Amino acid sequence: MDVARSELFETSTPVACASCQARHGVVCGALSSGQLRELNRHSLRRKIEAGCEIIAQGAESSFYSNIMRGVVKLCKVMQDGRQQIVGLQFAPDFVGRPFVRESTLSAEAATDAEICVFPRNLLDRMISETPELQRSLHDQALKELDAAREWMLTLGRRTAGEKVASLLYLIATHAEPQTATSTAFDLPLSRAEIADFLGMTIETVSRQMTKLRKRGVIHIENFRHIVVPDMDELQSMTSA
Amino acid sequence: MDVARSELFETSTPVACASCQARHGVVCGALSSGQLRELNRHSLRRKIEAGCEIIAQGAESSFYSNIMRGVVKLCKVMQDGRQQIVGLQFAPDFVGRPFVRESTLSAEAATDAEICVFPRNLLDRMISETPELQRSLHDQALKELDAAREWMLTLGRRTAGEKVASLLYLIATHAEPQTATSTAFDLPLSRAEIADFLGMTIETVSRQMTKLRKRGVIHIENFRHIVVPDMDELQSMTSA
DNA sequence: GGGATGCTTTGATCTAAATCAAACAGCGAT
DNA sequence: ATCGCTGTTTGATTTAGATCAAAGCATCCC
Repeated sequence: MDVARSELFETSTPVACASCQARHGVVCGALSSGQLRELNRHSLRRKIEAGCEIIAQGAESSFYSNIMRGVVKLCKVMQDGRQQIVGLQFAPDFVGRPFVRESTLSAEAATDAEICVFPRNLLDRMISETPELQRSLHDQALKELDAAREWMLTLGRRTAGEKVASLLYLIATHAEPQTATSTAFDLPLSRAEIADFLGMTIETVSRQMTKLRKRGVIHIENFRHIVVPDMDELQSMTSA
Repeated sequence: MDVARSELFETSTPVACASCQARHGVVCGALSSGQLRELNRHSLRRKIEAGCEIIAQGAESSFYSNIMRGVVKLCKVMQDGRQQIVGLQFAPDFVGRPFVRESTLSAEAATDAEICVFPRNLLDRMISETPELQRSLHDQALKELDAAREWMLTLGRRTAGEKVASLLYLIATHAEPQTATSTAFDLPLSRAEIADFLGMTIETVSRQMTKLRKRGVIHIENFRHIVVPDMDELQSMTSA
C-alpha cells in the first residue's frame, strides 16, 4: 500500500480509540490517527450513574464528551422549577455546545451511562484545524435541530395520547438493540421525566399509558420495560 | 498594502455583494472576493410577497437563500392540517437545510421580503472548499438550535399568557430597528400565525393580547402595530 | 416479617384553554 | 354608500388535562 492510500485509509476509517474502545462517536470518526492519539492522551472514560449531571445549566464547562453507552437528557429549568427536557441523546452522540462556554441547558445521564470526556480547548483547536470534524459536528447540530423541530410540533399540536405514543415510538426507534426483537425495550425515563419531555403531568402520562395498554398497543412488563406487539399500530397512534 | 495583507483583508472583511447589496448574510461574510463574484454570477435577488412559499415541506429544493429584508417563518404541518411554526428567521439569516435535499418543513415569507437566492450545488461545493463558510453555517445552525430549545420550554411549560408575552418579547428583540424607539414594532404575524407558533388557538391569543393591553403592558395601535411602554415589564410577563 | 421510602396508578374535582357562535372592523370592489 | 370578504375580538359553553388526594407496589433496611 503506498503512502497516499495509507493516509487516506487512516483518515477516512475509524481508528481504534483507546478511550472510546470499539464505539466511535461523531468526533473520533473525523480525526486522523495522529489527532486521535493526541485526543486520547487527554481524554478520560467515565462511568456515570443515572441522575448524575454532566453539565449544569448556566455553568461554564471546560469539556465536551461522547456518549459511549446509555441515554443523556438535555434539560432546561425555569426559576420557579418548571422544567422541560429539550433533547434526548444516545450513543454515539456528541455532548456539548461548540463555540459557547456557558451552557444554556443541563445535560444529565437518564440511565447509567459511559461517556468519553475530553478537554474543550483541545477539541476547539482540532475543530479549527480539521474541516472534516467541523463538518461532522455541523451534521450533528443539524440532526439535533431537525429533532428539536419535530418535537416542537409534538409539544404544540399533539394531544396527550399522541404525545405519549410519539415518545414511545421515538425511544423504540432509537433504543440500542440489546434485545433480540426490536419490539421490546427499556424506558430510559421515569414517568416524571416523560412528563417533562412531553410538557404534561405525571398523572396524565400514566393515564395515557394505561389507555395504550388497555387497547393492546403496548404491554407494560414493568414500569420500565415495554413490549410493542405491532410497531405500525403504535406509530399510527402518534397522530389522528 | 502588500499582497498578504490585501488577501487577508479581502477574506476577512465583507466585500460588497452585487446581489445582496449592502446587507451581508451568513454566507457572503465568509467568502473570499473571488468566491463572492462567482456566487453573485449565479445568484438572484428576489422580492417575495407575504404568504409566498420559498420552500415546500417534503419538496426537493435546489437552492438556498439569504434573507435581505423581512421575516420568514418555518412551518411543519400534519396530514390532518394541524400546523406548528418551528422557527422565525430575520435578515440576514440563511434559509435552507445543508446536506439534505428534501425539506422536512416549509419556509414562507411572513411579511413582504427580499431574499438572495443561489444554487444549492454551487454553495455545497463552496462549503466543502471553505472551512470559514462551514463554520459560519455551523454557527447559524447552533443558534437556531438554541432558539428551538428555548421555544420548546415555552411550548411545553408556559401558560397562554406567558406564551404571548414571550412571543411579543421575541419579536420586539429581533425586529429591525426601523422605528426610532425600540419600544414600537410591527407584528410580522397574523393572529392565526401567532397561534400556530404558540401551539394554541386564535381566540386564546386574542384574549391574552387584550389582557396585556388592559394591564397597560402593551398598546395595540392596530392589529399589526404594537407599542411596549416598558420592555422590562413585558419580559417579566414571560414567566411567573 | 414489618415498616419506611420512592415511584406509579387510580379516582374525584377543578380550571385553563378549546370549541362553538356571534358580532365587529377594516378594506377593496361594485 | 353598500356589499362581501377576511381577520379580529368578545361571549357562552365544553372539555382535555391539571390539580388534589389516596391507594398500590416495588425495593431496601432493620
